[in-house]
Amino acid sequence: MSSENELNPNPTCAKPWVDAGRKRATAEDVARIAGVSRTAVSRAFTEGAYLSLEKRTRIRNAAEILGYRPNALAAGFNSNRSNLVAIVTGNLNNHYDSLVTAELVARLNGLGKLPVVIGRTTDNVGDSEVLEVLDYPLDALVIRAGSVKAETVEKCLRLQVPVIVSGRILTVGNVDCLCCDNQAGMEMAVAEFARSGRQRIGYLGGHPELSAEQERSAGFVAAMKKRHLEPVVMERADFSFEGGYAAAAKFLQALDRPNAILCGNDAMALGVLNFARETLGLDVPGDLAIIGFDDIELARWPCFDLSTIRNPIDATVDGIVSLLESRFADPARHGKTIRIAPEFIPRSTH
Amino acid sequence: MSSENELNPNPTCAKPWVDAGRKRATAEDVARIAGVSRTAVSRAFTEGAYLSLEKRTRIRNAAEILGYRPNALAAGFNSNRSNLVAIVTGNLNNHYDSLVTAELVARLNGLGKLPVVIGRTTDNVGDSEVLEVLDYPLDALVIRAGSVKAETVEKCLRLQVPVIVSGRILTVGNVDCLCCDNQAGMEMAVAEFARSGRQRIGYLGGHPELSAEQERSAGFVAAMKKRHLEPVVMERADFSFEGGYAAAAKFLQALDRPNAILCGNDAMALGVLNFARETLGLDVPGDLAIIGFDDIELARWPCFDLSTIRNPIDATVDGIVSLLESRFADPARHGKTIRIAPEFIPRSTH
DNA sequence: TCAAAATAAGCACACGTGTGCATATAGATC
DNA sequence: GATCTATATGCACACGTGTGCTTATTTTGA
Repeated sequence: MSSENELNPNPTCAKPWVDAGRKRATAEDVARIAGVSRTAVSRAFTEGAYLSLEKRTRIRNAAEILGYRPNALAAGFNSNRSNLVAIVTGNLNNHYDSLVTAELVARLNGLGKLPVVIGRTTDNVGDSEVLEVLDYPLDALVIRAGSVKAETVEKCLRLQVPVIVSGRILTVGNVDCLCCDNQAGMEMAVAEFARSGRQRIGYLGGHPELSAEQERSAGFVAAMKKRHLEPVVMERADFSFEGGYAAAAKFLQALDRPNAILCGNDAMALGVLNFARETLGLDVPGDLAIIGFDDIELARWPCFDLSTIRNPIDATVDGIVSLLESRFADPARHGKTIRIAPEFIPRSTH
Repeated sequence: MSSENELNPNPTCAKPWVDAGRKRATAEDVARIAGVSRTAVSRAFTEGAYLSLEKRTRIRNAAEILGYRPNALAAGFNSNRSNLVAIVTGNLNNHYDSLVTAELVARLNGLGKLPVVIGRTTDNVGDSEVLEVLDYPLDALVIRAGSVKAETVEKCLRLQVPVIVSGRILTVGNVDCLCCDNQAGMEMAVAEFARSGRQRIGYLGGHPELSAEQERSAGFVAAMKKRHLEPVVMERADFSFEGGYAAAAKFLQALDRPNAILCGNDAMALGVLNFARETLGLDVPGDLAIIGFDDIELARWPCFDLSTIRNPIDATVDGIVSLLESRFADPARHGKTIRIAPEFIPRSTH
């Protein structure tokens, strides 16, 4: 780069037809070709600006020749809007988290925002990665990873970046929150087990540091207590199919096997279902009733047909988008909290 | 340590993020507080710049108080690097495409790039959405959607945006390409069917406009011809589980049922498997052998244990990243093409 | 003690765009 | 003809940063 400057000390006088391929064309280039001022070029791409038709077409032709498009980043530089919206995802190896992210990405695309995804396929995103993206002037930050610390969220707010936390309720600053009513969901599931007379009910949860898990396990315990029932199993896995499979290998081969198991998400429920049917040859739901959480696409597959608590993706993404839009409209408004209502989806495993 | 008001954040006291002046702190603000020039602030955050230790610590303290971080977008404005890398994904409802995108996102995060995802969960991304993101000065554009036109790719190149096409070979400009050797993969699968003496072999493909599908169906036809075999079934679906399930409902209930079916991807193969076993009660692989393509995670689940052709995600993402890095190092180099070698994964459905 | 070298710090520019303000031209109204 | 309005165009600034160039200060070397 320095050698380039030495060879060509006056870049503005460089032959544009020789090295025009080196850099993106600017409004200045178009102005030179079209024989107008740079301002006119800017106006040619601004709806409703005063510009004679003749000039406008001349400029647009020149722009077409040079392959010019206004640099949106430079434009947003003034208006203090980058259109960048960062999404800190949960584990992208998880079907549910992955699909929520995908839907949100699609919606943001439609809104003319650039969704910048921060995520992992192995574990959850660390706080340092969140801080790194804050070097950029984000229009907003959507946090779905349940592991991000409240302290990190405060740093975002200090940088004047609106934060929306999804999947957990956070009481920091003007943060918008959105979360499934996990407790209500677990209550529904336990009620179903109780209705069909299941007595030996167990629970298989996920990572205890994730707030969704904390709410769900607490909801399960509360629902059991309400009915004077004692959990037969309180196990933990990692929210994955393999984790559920491995956990089932333990608690389904114990002496006092549960006859109903409530899982913290569908992936683990499918792991349990698979081990119970294929490996142990159990009858589901005869010997063992299973209820999951989320209602991922796989739960609907005929080979599984898993009863579950739906954590509706469309309502979640709708909520996030509406929070975003109202935040853009009024950056100083108080933080809102939206609770998403879960729904029991009866299928054939309970 | 010297800042007495920030080290004691009392929640009931004045919250700095509320009244901190509506805008992100700039180097100018820090300079004013620290009593130095703006240049000094810039140097305080530049490794190896001449700056006395005393000033450096003073500036960093002031920055800490104001919650200042250098605006990476403004900085990149000069160096002509935005660190934005757009990823045009395939259908994000597809497990394979979704996971490739996720892995790529994770890798780009590690490289300090901002992955901007353009994608849908219903169909494939349209060309207009690709053109929209070109308003931004991208460091690179990774195209995985098989539906993007070559003409659109040319427009990217005119804007000096390096393009990497994954999943298809494109012979336009200095474009880097990366694609699984689909033909070799199909040859492996047909060879397996032939080895075990299957005679009535069928094929279930996906959207015919996707180039991956074109290569795979052509590969299948070529492999059959080579062995003087005539396909019993040539069907199409939409690369989804439901599509495979519905297609199986047709060709598995015909009079001359195939005894081996090769599918364009794993999702459809699982749909076929499910219909064959659950609905028709067929023995797989006794009555019907099934081989898929991709080797998604589900294929490994014990309840499926699907034989398939692995389209390795790690090698694919490694390849994309290496193409990206060498392109950053030498923007003018000729386009490269990388072929990813598939691998037959024998499991229990063939 | 003096020159040369090393360090420290600031001014001013470049990056690409939109837009407020001022100015110029043409047409219309009185 | 004079005044007013609508249209048309350009100048200059702001946005936030890194850095080349210049100048001031300190340290080193003989």
